Amino acid sequence: MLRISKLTDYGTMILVYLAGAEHGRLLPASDVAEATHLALPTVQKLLKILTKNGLVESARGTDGGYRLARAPEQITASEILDTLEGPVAITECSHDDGHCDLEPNCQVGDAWQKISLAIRAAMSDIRLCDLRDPPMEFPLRYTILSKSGHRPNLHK
Amino acid sequence: MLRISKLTDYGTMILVYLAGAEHGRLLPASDVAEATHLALPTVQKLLKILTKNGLVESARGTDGGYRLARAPEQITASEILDTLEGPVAITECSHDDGHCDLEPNCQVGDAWQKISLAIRAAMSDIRLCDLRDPPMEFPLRYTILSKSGHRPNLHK
DNA sequence: CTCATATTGGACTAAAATAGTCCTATATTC
DNA sequence: GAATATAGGACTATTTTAGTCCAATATGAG
Repeated sequence: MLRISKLTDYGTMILVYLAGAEHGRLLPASDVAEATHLALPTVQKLLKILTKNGLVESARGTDGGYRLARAPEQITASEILDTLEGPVAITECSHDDGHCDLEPNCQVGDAWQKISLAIRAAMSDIRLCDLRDPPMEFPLRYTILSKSGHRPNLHK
Repeated sequence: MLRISKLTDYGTMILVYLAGAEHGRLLPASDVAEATHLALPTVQKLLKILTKNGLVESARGTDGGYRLARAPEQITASEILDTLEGPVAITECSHDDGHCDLEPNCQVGDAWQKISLAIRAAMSDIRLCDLRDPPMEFPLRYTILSKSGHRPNLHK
């Protein structure tokens, strides 16, 4: 429970890195890969996801690249997790057609929903800027890990 | 994020069922499987895990079986999840030897730890007895699902 | 003491989710 | 039009999870 996937680790690394970049500056994926020591294809994939979900902005062409769509103070852990792991949703009905035979009696899910809301509230209080203090030095080493303790997907 | 595995679903079903059984009565795995409509081998596996982690007690031999080790009021969601999905631990160092090259500068994990604690606190407030209201009717249908919306592993 | 019942422990296979890579198309600047 | 970068998506490999099964141990009854 509550293990976060490697991709979420990496994605957070990337966001933290972007948060530390010069304001408004567009950074190409290759720069991000180099700075974070993640493999380029993985960084590209993640930046696409982050862009599509509105956490970062992109520009194509020469001098294109990526930057945060908002200030680090305005990006919450909850958003990051929603983007990288899908929305928090632990309660769902078990039938293909989406409704439960015993729906009227079916309140078991309520408690889980409460849990889910509490978790979400806690995560909404953590902002991206909270994740990058102290100010980073590079080469960045990252410490948030998935369950088994991964070795980061090192660049080269 | 925060999806719970099928086994956690099933395990919770089993606990809820045991919570509803006559106090002190030992129920064999086969009874539990029948009542929950889960496949017997899966129920056996889960009961072993639950026993090893102290949530249920067991007795062997004729008239043996399983029962809750404590009253449903004294079992928390947090314990259930720890047992079935492993401890909540989203922060860990990325090196094989367990320590971080930049350890002195490495405070990124602190924020995640805060998140983790908040989540844990929220889950400690939910008790097993909260998960079984209203009183169940059988055949039990279960509604807490993993991410993709599973179909329960039905017994025959 | 032997048979039937049940749990224990662990090995094993199958299925699903995740991670990671790569290719083609599109946009931008010079 | 050439060079640079992102966009979108297909695809493979790896890892994790789910599920099953078997041999060993313990208990109680006859």
